[in-house]
This record gives sequence, C-alpha cells and structure tokens, in this order.
Amino acid sequence: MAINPAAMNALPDLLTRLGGSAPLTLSLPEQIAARLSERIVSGAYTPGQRIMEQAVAEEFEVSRGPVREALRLLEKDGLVIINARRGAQVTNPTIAEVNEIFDIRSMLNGLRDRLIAESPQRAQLALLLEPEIAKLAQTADTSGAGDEYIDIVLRLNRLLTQAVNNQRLQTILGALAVQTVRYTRLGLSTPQRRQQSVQNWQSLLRAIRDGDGDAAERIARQRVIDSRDAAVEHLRAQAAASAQFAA
Amino acid sequence: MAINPAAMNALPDLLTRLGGSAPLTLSLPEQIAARLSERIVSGAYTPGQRIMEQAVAEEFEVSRGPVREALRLLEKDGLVIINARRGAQVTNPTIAEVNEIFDIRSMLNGLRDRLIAESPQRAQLALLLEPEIAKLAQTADTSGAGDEYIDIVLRLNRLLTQAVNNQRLQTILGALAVQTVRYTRLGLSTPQRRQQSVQNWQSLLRAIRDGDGDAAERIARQRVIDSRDAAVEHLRAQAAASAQFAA
DNA sequence: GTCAAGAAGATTGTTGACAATATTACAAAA
DNA sequence: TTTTGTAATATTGTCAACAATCTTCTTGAC
Repeated sequence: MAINPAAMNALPDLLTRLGGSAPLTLSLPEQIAARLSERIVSGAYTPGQRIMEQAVAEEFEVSRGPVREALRLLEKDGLVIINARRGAQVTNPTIAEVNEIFDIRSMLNGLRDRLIAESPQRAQLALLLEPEIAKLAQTADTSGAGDEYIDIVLRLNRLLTQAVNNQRLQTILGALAVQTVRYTRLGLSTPQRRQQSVQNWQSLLRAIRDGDGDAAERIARQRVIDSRDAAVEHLRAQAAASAQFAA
Repeated sequence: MAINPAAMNALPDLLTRLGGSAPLTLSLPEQIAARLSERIVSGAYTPGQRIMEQAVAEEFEVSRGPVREALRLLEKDGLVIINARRGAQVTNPTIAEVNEIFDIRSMLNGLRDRLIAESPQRAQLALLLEPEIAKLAQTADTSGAGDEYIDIVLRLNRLLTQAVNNQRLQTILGALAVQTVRYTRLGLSTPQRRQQSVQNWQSLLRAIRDGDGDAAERIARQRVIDSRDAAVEHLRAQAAASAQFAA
C-alpha cells in the first residue's frame, strides 16, 4: 500500500459521489484517482497532457492494473478522456463544450432545487441554508478574488445536492460539479457579480421556504445560466489574449 | 477472438453512445459488454443475479481482464452495479429509483427538444420527423402490445438525440435510454395511451417547426412524466400481483 | 525544403498466476 | 429454533510478462 493517506481528503467530492453506503476505506484505484484528480483540477496536469499508465504506476509503486481502473474513474468524472490504444489525456474542453456542460447542469440543478422546494423537509433545510446565505451576503462586497465567497457557494451547492432525495441525480451532479469547479470561479470574480449572486440565493431560499417548486427551478436554472455566461465571457477573453500574445 | 460477430448489432445504443468518431471495430471489452447487455435487457439475466468474472471469461474464452472492463462499461449504463470485492450483479431498480431516472430524463429530454426547436436546422429536422409521426398515428389504433408503435417511438427518440448539438447530452441520454427501455413499453401498452402519445408527438413537431423552445421543452417533459407515471403504475400492479402470488 | 516510407521505440491491450477478501456451510451454544 | 463462531470454498484484487498497436524519428526521394 504505497498511497500516502495524508492527501486522501483532498477530493471530498469523490466521497460524496459514492453516496448511500460510503465505505470508510477507499480502494486502491479510488485512492489513485483521488490523487490524480487533485492534480488535474489544481492545474498541475495541464489540459491536453497525456497520462501514461506506466509512469503513474511507478510513481505510486503499484502495477498498471489499478492505475487503469483509476483512469476509468476519472473518465467518468470527465477529467480525462480515454482513446483506444492511445491512453488517457487530461480533458481540454472547448468553449462550446463548457457551454454544453453548463446547459445540462442548469436543467439538473433546476430539478434538484424543485425537488427540494417540494419536499417535506424544506423548512428544515431552509434553516440550515439561512446562516450560510447570510454569510454570503457579508462576504460579497469584499474586493479581490473572493475565494471565501466561492467556498461558501460550493458548500451551499454541496448541501443542496446531498439533501435531494434522488440518488442518481446526486451522482450526476457530483460529477458535473467536479467538471465545472474550474469555471465557477470565473463567474464570481467581481463584487457586482457576487451581489447579483447573493440576490439569487436569497430568492432561492424564499422559494424553498414557501414550497414553490416552479420558482425554485426557475431561479436555479437562471443562476447556472448566469455563471455559464460569465465563464464563457472570461474564456473568450482569455483565448483572445493568448492569441494576441502568440502573435 | 472468440466473440461471435452475429450478435454484434444487438445493442445499437452502445454504438450511438460513442458519438462523434465511432470506430468501426468494437474493442474486446465492448463486444463482451454488448453481449451481456443484450442478456440483461432481454431478461436472460434476471435482476439481482450475480455475474461472475471467471464464468464469463470462460464462456467467451478470454481472460478476466476484458470481462472486468466490460462490467465497468455496463455499470456506466446502469445495467449492473459493482460492489468492492463482491463483484457485479444485475441492477434491480426499485420503483423509487425508476421514478428518479425518469425525472432526470424528463429534464434532459426537455433540454434536448428545446435546443432542437431553437436550432437553425429545426425546419430540416421537422421534415425528417414528419413521416415518422404520421406512421405513428397510423399504428396507434392497433390492438395488442403495440410493438411496432414502440419501435417507431424509440426511433424518433434516437433521431432527436442524435440531432441535438450537445455531445455530452447525447451521451447521458443514450445511457438513460438503455436504462429506461425496459419501462417505456409499459407506458404505451393500450390504444388510449398511444392516442395520447401521438397527440404529444404532433404538438412537439409543431413546436419544433415554429421554433418555440418553451413549448418544446414543456411537451417533452410532460411526455416523459406521462410515461413515468404509466410505468410506475404498472410496476406497482406487478409488485402487488407477485406479493399476492407469494402468499 | 517538404513529404512519404520504414524502422525503432513507446504505450496500451491481454493473459495467467498469486494474494486478499468475501461468501457459504456447518457445527455448537443459547 | 435461532444465533454465533469457524473452517472451507469461491471470488475479486493485484501483479508481472508478453502481444498488438500506435508514435516518433530517421532516411530518402522529389
């Protein structure tokens, strides 16, 4: 067992994805997947980079078998793409693909928040959400990158996803969250955007409290569409800048 | 190469799922997955049944490696569930889980048909759909199980899924289609239900022709919800019958 | 200078054996 | 009769080696 347990809690998403009966001990492939996943989302592995089975196996001092399976797990989360006889490489989504993913997330977040707003536990959950959203309002004005704000948003989303009574939806949303976490940051980078975001969260909270599923779905969908537009805008700007730099 | 090519076209869904650059030759694991998939959806493997790697490997005269990967592929489609150190077994969805899956399908079909209705190719696609839906209207009245009707419905759905300009959505819908094909039959078992279904398809066709994305989404979602309700109703009846039989 | 063909190297796909773990059958005790 | 502990068996997890395929580099011709 060559995997260092210290880095094990790096990707709690992987744990939450397992849902229901989460085993306390991660399998060897899961441990490897968690380590690699961390490197991909942190940018240590750059988009498009190939990941060679043998190299990973040697680094972690295991054979290629578990590494193979770890790469399959990462493919399920959309972090790598595997081509027959050409192995795995870190995904490098085009702007169009980012659009695609956010469109899907928009619909499924809409379903999630509708189900929550129509569930019997909505009042209970609203109580849980309230202080987090209050904290959100406090940190929205902060100038700078807004890392704290983003942390709270991610936590709120995790809360809602874990609360919904639809196991399969939890699984899919968990995977989509892994794929979009790189971009949500872009959509909350200015105080103005964060102000808008806070208002959306407050509206959502009201909808959940009132048991208004239609409103909850509408708000959730709009929220994701907004962050999609912001992310795409940023990506276009980045692409334009790097094109200019290359010239 | 011990796999008999004769049974290869049994599950075209597997091919369509590959999307974009579908290779003409299926890998060994994919061939095994196709064979096993056929047995599961046909009922030859009963829900809950365990699938042992060694047994499958011996039958197809390959080693356990490719069989392992085939089982992972089936897990992606939701046809088997794999537990650590306990192997794979055919999924046996509860009524609640069937509900879950249809809820997700409802949202994503809504997105699909909205995107299609709002796409520039909508007129072109409407022309393609028209004769199929006309055929649908003709076969709706037929008494009996309505196998032909169901075939057309499945074809229509495949057409729409392939037409949408969202690769990731195609992939997810393909997997969901594999999981729900067992149940769509239940929702179209009577001429009355088929009449209702035809009207829905005609409304959808109009919405696509008019470029009315809102209407397309609304109709698509309702269509899936209807078939969900019909399927759940049937499953409850089945469960009640078998419970009585056991007593 | 560019492109094509071929060889050498690198990388994934597959296999069979061994290790670790789970399942089952059976016996003994409450 | 039911439950609990234990041994035997069955099954998955991992490994290292070999085969098949792809990539890259070199060489040569135009």
